[in-house]
Amino acid sequence: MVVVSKESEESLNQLFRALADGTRRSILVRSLTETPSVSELAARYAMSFAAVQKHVAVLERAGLIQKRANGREQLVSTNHARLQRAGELLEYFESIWRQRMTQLDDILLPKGK
Amino acid sequence: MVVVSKESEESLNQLFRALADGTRRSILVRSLTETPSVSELAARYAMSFAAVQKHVAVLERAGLIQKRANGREQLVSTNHARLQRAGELLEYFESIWRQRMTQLDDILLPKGK
DNA sequence: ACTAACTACAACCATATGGTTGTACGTTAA
DNA sequence: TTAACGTACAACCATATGGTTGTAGTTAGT
Repeated sequence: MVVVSKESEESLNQLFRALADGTRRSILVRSLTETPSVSELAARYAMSFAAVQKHVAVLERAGLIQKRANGREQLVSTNHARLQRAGELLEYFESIWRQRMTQLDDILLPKGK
Repeated sequence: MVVVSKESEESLNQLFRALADGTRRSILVRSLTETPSVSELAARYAMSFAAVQKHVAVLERAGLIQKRANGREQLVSTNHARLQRAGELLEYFESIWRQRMTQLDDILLPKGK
């Protein structure tokens, strides 16, 4: 069962918005297989450290990643559950779509009654 | 098999960006089960017709919906394939995650060798 | 104790976004 | 044919976004 629940619209907005940027998707993917520090991440992109730091902050606010202090470094890892949440909402849309298809089937291919 | 392909980053940005707004998600869901005109949609939201029209345009640019002229009306319907595309990318992320988990399993629970 | 590395954050800028109102134009109905 | 309807689009506004540079605080290494 797909739960739509009381999750705030704003929370979903942030979730999808965070995914709507190539640099952030790249950071997210990297953090799926590694646990890079912010500066290790920054070294990979052709932009300032501060810019990457902002992208990380957007992902963090969206709940897609979390940071863990390790000495002077901040290690970035993904929040898998949160990533799944985006997928669940899309699955919910899918289910609405399928329901419609089923209804059309009922009209075109009546079985009961 | 999840296809990442040559789809432009910008195209994916538009796709997720379009989903990052409550009004647009609502329009999308409505257009999954109905084929409303733009003005029918506009009547449902507490904003101007032009504002709704803009949201529809964003969804259309993202490829999530299409409009079909019917006399003076523009009927809106969803592009299911495009919606699936968003889900596929998330599944791709999932697969990377699972791969990592498998690798961890290999380390923690070696079977071969 | 110093210095370099890593991070945080403020200030600033250009552009994008989400909303508004107003105008114009094709289509339908009386 | 005229009036109302549905749409398109321009102009405008406030705020958000994505980037920059600069300053400052911690932590690590020598």
